[in-house]
Amino acid sequence: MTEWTEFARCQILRPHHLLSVTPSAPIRMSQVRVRFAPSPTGFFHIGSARTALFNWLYARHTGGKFILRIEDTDQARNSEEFLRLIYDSLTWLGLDWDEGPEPSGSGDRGSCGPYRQSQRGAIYEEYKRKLLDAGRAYEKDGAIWFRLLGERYEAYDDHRKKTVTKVRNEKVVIDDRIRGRVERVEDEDFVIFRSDGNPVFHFVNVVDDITMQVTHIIRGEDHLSNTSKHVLLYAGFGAQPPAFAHIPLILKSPEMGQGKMSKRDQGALVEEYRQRHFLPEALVNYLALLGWNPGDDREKMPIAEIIRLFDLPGVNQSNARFDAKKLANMNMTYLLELPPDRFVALAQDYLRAHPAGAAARAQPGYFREVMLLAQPKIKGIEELPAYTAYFFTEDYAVDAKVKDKVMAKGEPKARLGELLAALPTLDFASDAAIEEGIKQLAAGRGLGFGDYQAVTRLAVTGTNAGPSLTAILRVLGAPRVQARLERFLAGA
RNA sequence: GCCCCUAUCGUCUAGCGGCUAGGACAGGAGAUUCUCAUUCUUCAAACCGGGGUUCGAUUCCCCGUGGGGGCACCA
Repeated sequence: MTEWTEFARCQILRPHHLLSVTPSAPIRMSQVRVRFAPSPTGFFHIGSARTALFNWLYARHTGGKFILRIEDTDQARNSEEFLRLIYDSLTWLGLDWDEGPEPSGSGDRGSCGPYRQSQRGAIYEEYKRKLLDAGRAYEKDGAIWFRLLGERYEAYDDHRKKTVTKVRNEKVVIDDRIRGRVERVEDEDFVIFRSDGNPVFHFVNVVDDITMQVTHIIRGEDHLSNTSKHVLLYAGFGAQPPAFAHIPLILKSPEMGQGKMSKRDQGALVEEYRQRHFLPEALVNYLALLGWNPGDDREKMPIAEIIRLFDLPGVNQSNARFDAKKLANMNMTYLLELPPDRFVALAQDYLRAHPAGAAARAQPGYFREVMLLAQPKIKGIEELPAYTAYFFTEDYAVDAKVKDKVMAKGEPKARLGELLAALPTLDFASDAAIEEGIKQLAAGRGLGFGDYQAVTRLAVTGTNAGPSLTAILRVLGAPRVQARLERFLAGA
């Protein structure tokens, strides 16, 4: 019996954990199992989100399992807050995991747990033992090193400025599903347990992927150089390595500078989009297009379609630059198509989180009407407060520039006076009725609707941009319109 | 310094030996709607360089160059 088949079920491997979890059906060897393995040491990065997304898409495309593993071995930098953020961000994006910790903190889902590395110490000890017993690891300076096979020699390392022991070693061949055949020489023993007793990333990563039966490792290209170490570790354990797929990195946009996107870059954090009330489906759609395409010209696609079309060979090999404008455009197109109920709920949520005076306290029916007037006009939710301010207060600002421009043309004050006088006879029942009324008023003087439009809009909204004037008048209602016109005329 | 990956409009990309090199975002100019936004039309915009292979290279190979990543008792 090889090690590999021994690992066929996590239950066999780790019988003592069977006590705390419900045994699941045996894992079919043919089933795709992918994992996303973030460490809770910082905010949730857009690059991490895309790595999670590609893994999730592949799992959903193949009918496999998406595993969430928390790499929290760095006690110094871990925080429960960041862990929470991982759960919340994935959930917000709609990337549900089949196995992994329960966000509630009440145990795990899946039978290959625990899924937090901080709880897997016993497993790492067990695997360290295997290597030690097999002579593939040794102790030096209090740390445990993985032993490479081959002839040793001394060499000066120019980067580290010291002499190191090298090993003459065969090239490690990585058959990458995205990059093809990649060869790399690993020619130094490396630490797998630090002298403080803690295992290092390479070790826990491989042990976890073996014990969690991961079949495909989809991760950022920054890990490509690590992969030779990982392949060697797999061999050291007598395990067959999974398929690797290294996806391109997300780089800063040209305005942001050079290099890969870092957490300090504007727009790099998923949290930011959540706070700005971007639509998660828009962000997901945009992210999917960064490094992948469906093979034709389509860009806006429902998630089911992305799942259907997504596959590893379709992933690009070169890095992609982040484009905030394209994301914003994607978000707008999703916003325009959002069902009214969802838009109103989103608006409510946003205005509650971003105090906008009376808007949050408005009557639900009135609030809804105003928001639905704004929906087809705005490019992002954050425009909402300014765009709808005058609906919720009589103390709205008047744009001086717009005023200068509008008042300079024709006889705006006369038009306003005429409209004010006609107001009592104007039918506010519908947009069409209001339009008809103003047109009649205009026609009587040989004028058109346009002669009243700009100045009336200025008077009742203080600006020149907004929903159709007739809709504004109708929603505001005759009394408020009258008050605003009177006040404006008095001030002008 | 060494190792690995990579290279089509400003950006995301299509192209898988023969194309007027296509689409999208952003930008310019128009049109439409009562303003604005949307929408529509339209313009400008790219095969990094040099060698090969081939009847023919954006496409295949090599070398440069550019870009990116990695070289820890970080993950």
